[in-house]
Amino acid sequence: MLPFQPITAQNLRDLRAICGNCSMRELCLPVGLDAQEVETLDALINTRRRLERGEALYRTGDPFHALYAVRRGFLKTFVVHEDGREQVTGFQMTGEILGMDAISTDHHACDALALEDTEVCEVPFDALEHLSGTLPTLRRHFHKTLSREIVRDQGLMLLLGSMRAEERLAAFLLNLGQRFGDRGYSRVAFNLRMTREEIGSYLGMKLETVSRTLSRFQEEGLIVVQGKAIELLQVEKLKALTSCR
Amino acid sequence: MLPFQPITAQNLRDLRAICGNCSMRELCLPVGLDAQEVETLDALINTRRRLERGEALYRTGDPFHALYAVRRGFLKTFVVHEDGREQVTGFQMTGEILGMDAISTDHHACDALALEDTEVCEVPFDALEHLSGTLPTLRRHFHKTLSREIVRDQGLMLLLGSMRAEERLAAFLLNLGQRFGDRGYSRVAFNLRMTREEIGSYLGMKLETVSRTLSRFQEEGLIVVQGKAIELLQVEKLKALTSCR
DNA sequence: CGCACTTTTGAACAGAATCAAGTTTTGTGG
DNA sequence: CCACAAAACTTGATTCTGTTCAAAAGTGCG
Repeated sequence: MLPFQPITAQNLRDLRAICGNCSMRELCLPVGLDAQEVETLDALINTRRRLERGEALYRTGDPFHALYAVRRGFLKTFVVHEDGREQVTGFQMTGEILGMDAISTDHHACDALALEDTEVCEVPFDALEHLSGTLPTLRRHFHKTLSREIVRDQGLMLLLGSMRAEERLAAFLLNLGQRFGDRGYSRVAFNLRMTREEIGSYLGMKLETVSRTLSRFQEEGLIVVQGKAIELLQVEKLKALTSCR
Repeated sequence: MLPFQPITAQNLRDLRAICGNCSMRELCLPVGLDAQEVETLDALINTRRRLERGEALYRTGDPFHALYAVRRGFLKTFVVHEDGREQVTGFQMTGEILGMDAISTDHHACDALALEDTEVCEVPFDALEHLSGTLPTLRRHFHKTLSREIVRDQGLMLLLGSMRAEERLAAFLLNLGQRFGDRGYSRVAFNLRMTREEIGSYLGMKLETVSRTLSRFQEEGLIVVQGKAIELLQVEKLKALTSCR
């Protein structure tokens, strides 16, 4: 008889962020898992890490050993150019995964920084990769997760390469709203966790342009801005902005 | 005794583009492969597809069933915005992989078009994914391949988001030269396979700006341009361009 | 409560887009 | 293989979007 570690609903939720809807049965019952693998599985979902606002989860060049699923909080990832210019490559919120860029070289290819107090679930990559050999459902989901990141990046390339400042910002606000909505918060009223400068870096524009464009959206009655607080008043018109022209 | 399909050096090279340096032994000898798996492996590397210049390998929305490794030729991938704007997301040459963005949704997320007569090796994804369960080396390499694509996209985001036209073009020429060099051709003299408009789309600028900037590089003695023929005269100065400012 | 950081807004400027015209290259069919 | 039409490229003039520089106002953290 194999040793058995009960998996709580909470743990399972974390695991699913990375592993997808592997069923309890698939994960817990002895579908070819030996004692060591069950232990591995346990380790896979039991390591947490807390970060204070401003603290780095990892830095460019750090050796890679784990992926991270955000449990709560908010982070940004960014690459730093040799001359110091910083390009934000993404903002991550609850349920999203960080670290996938590090698999290729075994070293992190960007910095990840907590924008507010944050807790992540640390998933040792060797264990995950090994386990994915045994569990086809997990493997499949993991591949989809990697692929989804590629698609996300392509969307950002489209935005950076062929949209104007106004369109980029509209797309950004709608995307944020969508993601807050997916997590059970309001789709149209939320607080930005990042500065105008970080938004600008992400969208390929200067902080002044971000500020001006937000002000213009407000004048036109599309949104209400009050510092970090944002309310989207006319979602349809914002959507039209991202596709018109 | 298992049925045995000899694997030629040529086939192995194709397979390695996707699967990495799995040894002959690992691939061909019965390391847990049953008859069906050997057949699968055979299919994995034996399907070719020829494309004429201008022909599509796949289109956005096509159902996903295979990845493609370029054997010879040159392709571009691009996403089309609702209003018709086109963003080139990459140029692929011999040995490079296409189709990884499709894994996430089982449908292709971009178009892939041959820019010259091209031959690709078609790798059925179900088979590859299944086989990756059995062969840890293959699995590892495949994950690295996916991750490398993410890193590549991030590099492009940096370029699109925080470089000026001149820097982008310099980076582009150096990158192309590097890749030709990796394939045994000259690193400093090559023919562009794509139009100024396609370069512009990739780099987030208009074709006129591409043309003007190339002309300026030539005036400054950095390169020689003659239509599609490019020669890089001062690689170091071009490199300096991409990091200065 | 005060200092540092962030944000807003204005004015001048610069880089790239747009519009336009002419030239070269390429591909096709005779 | 040549002629011709279409596509691709170059270059100039003008316009416009977004940057830069600057200063003041707001916000929040210790």
